[in-house]
Amino acid sequence: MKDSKNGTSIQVIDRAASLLDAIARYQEPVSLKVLGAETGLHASTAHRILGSLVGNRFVERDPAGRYRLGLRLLQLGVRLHSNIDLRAVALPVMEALRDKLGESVNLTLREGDVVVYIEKATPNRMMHVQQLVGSRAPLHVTAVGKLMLGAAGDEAIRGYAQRTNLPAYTRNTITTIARLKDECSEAVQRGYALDNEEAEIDVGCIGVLLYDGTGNVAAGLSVSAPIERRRMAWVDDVIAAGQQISAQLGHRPQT
Amino acid sequence: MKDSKNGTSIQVIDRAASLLDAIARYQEPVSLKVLGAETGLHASTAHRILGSLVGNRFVERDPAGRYRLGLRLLQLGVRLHSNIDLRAVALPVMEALRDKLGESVNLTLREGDVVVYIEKATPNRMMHVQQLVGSRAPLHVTAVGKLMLGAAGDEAIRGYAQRTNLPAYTRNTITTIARLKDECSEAVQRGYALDNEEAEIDVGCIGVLLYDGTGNVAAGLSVSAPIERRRMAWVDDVIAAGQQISAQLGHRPQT
DNA sequence: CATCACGATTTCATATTGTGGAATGGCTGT
DNA sequence: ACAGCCATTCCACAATATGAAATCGTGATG
Repeated sequence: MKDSKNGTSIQVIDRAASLLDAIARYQEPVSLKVLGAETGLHASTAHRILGSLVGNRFVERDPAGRYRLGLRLLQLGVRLHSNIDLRAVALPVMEALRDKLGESVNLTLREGDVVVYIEKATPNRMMHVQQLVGSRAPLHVTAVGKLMLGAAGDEAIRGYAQRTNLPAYTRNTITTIARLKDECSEAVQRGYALDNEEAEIDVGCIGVLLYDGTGNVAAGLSVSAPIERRRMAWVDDVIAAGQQISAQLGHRPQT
Repeated sequence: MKDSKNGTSIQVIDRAASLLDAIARYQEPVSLKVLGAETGLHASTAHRILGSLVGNRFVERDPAGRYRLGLRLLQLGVRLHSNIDLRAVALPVMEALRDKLGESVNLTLREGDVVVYIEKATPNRMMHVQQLVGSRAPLHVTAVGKLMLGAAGDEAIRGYAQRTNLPAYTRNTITTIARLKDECSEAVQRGYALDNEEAEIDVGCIGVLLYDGTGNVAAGLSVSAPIERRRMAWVDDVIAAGQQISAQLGHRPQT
C-alpha cells in the first residue's frame, strides 16, 4: 500500500515516518487522537510507535502530553555526510558575499522536487529577506531550482512539470512547460539564474550552481533581496563566489 | 542495551535509530559491512532496515552504494515544534544584538547533557566565532549550559558530573563538582553566565536564559567573541535582548 | 582470461514481533 | 457525582521481521 519505488519496506518504519511527517505538518504539538486520524493508524498502534520514537528522542512530549518533534532529528540532520564540509567551506565565502552586497545569501540542496535551505548569511540591514535553515521551496520558483532543472535536461523538466503541475506562488511564477524549458536552458547557458518575484512578491534572487570535485552539482548559492534593491551588477560577484566555493570543493573548471 | 525509561519499545525502531547513529558517527559514507559490525546487527537485517530508511529518505546511498544520512532528517529537524516560532521570534533580536556588538550571537537548546545550536547570527567581521547550526557542546563548558545546570539544581549538577565526568576541553574547563556548583549557582544569581575559554581557547561567551510563557527555560542566548574583544559592558545588552525575546514568548517577568 | 574472495543482495522457513479490538485509567467540564 | 473524551494498557492472534544460507556482482589475482 505504501512504497512505490521498492518492494521491500518495513511496515513499522513506514508508519513511524508518516507519524513524523504528520507531526511536522502542524505548527504546534499534536494529540494522539489527531495523529491517529491523520495517519490512519489505530490509536493503540500510533501510541506504541510514538512511545518508541519518544524513547529514541525522535519525538518529544510537551507537558500536556502532546507530541512534537525531538531534537535528535536536528542533531542527525545537521550531520549530513559531506554537507558538513560543504557548509563549513561555503560559509566564509557566503559571509563575504553578504558583506559586499548587503543582502541575504543562501546555500541550498536539491531534494527530489524541492530545494532545501541548508545555510544562510544575513546582512545587518533593517529589511532583508529571511529564510530559515531547513525550509523548502519548489524547484520552478527559485533561481537555483531552475538551474538544477536545466542541468538535469529537458526530459527531467518534463517529468517535474507533470509531477508537480507547476503550481503558481505569485503572478510571476512560471506555469507552462515551454516557458520553464526556455528559462532553464537559458539560465544554464548563462551560468546564472534569476528569480523575479516568482516565489514571493517583492523578493528577487540571483543564483548559481556549485560543483564538487567530480564535476557534479553539489549545491546552489543565491542572493535574495527586495526586488527594487537587486542589481544585475551582482551577477559577477555571485558567480565569483560560486567559483570560489566550487574550487575549494575540488572542482577544476574547464568547459 | 535496550531501553531504560520505558518498558515499551519497538525493536525495529531501536535498531533503525542505532543505524542512524552509527552512520552519523562517521564523517563519510559507510558500507553495510561496517554498519553491521558497528551496531551488532546481522548484515541481512541491517540491509533490510537500511533499505526501508532509504525508501523513506532518512538515509541516502552514494554512487558506490555506501550509506549516508538523508535530507529528510534536516527537513524534519528544522521543523521542530515550537522551535520554529522560537527561531523566528529570536532571529531579528539576535541580528540586532549582533549588529550592536559586532560579534556572533547564538541560540541554543538543551538536549540531555549537551546544548544544541539551533540558530545563529554572524557579524561581518573578518574574524568571528563560527558555530554551525546543529552542532553540540557539553553543558559544563558553555555559558548557557552552566545556567541551565544551575537552574536545574544541585542534585542535577551532581548527576551530570557523575555521568559525564566533566571532561576538559581547555585548561580553563571546570573539572570539579565543587567549582561547577559554585559557578552555576553564582551565574543563576547574577542572571548571566560567562565562558572564559572553557570550551575553546581564545573564545569567550556571555550567555543568558530565555523563558517561555509558562516560566520554563525555553532556550539560551549567547554572544561569542575572541576573548580579547569581549567586554563586560555587553552583559546589559545581552540581558536586554534575552528579556525582549522572553517577552515575545509570553514571559511576564516578576521577581 | 579464469579463478578467487569478499561484500551486497535475495530467499525463505520460522517464531518473534508488532497488531488492534476491547478494557481500563485519568482528566475536564457540567 | 456523572458523562464524555482521550490516553493508556492488555492480550490472543497472525502478520511481520528475522537471520542462516544461497546467490549475485565486482574487483583483484594468478
